[in-house]
Amino acid sequence: MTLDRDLLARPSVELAPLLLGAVLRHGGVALRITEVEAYLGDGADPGSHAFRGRTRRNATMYGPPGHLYAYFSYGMHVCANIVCSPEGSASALLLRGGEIVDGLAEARSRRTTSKTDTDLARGPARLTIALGIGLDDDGADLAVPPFDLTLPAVPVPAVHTGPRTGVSGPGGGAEFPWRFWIPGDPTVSPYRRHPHLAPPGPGPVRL
DNA sequence: GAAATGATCGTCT
DNA sequence: GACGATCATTTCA
Repeated sequence: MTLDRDLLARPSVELAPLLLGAVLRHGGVALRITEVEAYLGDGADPGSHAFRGRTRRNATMYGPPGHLYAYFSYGMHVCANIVCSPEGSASALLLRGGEIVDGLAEARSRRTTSKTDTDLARGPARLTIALGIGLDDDGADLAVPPFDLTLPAVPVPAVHTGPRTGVSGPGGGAEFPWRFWIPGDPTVSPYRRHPHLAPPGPGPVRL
């Protein structure tokens, strides 16, 4: 099945529910995507890397859709996005969780800290490790080897949405339900309040 | 089970 | 020079 580039050129928020259930192959492992987060550009999304315009790091987000945007974060993690929207417009989908459907042995060997198979790709950084994706893969075309992306023949029957993680309060983009997942799937990462949010109550007063 | 914390470095201000 | 689209471990209940 060839990759439908017209479909991928749609804005991330429209594409997100259609991408759930898609299978991404790389490094001898096949992953069925169960959870994504949508990010926009052009100053519309304060939580996006592209909020302040084009920089060296986010250049891939402005490129053609169907490519991989990989970035380094927290000094030790790599996160993978699928670039969407037409070239010149920054928009991407962060892969947050998935189910390993092939190459289980490979995935296990890369993720030795996982105790169960559902933990192999539950979380953005875990997912990239399980697939063997690194910063070197930034900008790669997902339709050509060593990558392969297969969209689902029929959309998943149900999709749940909610607020994104890692995005701060009102005006910061948290009010938009731009996190999409397949309800009930064990490989969806647990919702966690972001630690950088202000603690409840008046809090300690420092002199 | 839930919450707090250290690790660690590329990127932007 | 500060921070971040996180993870694994430790600590407390």
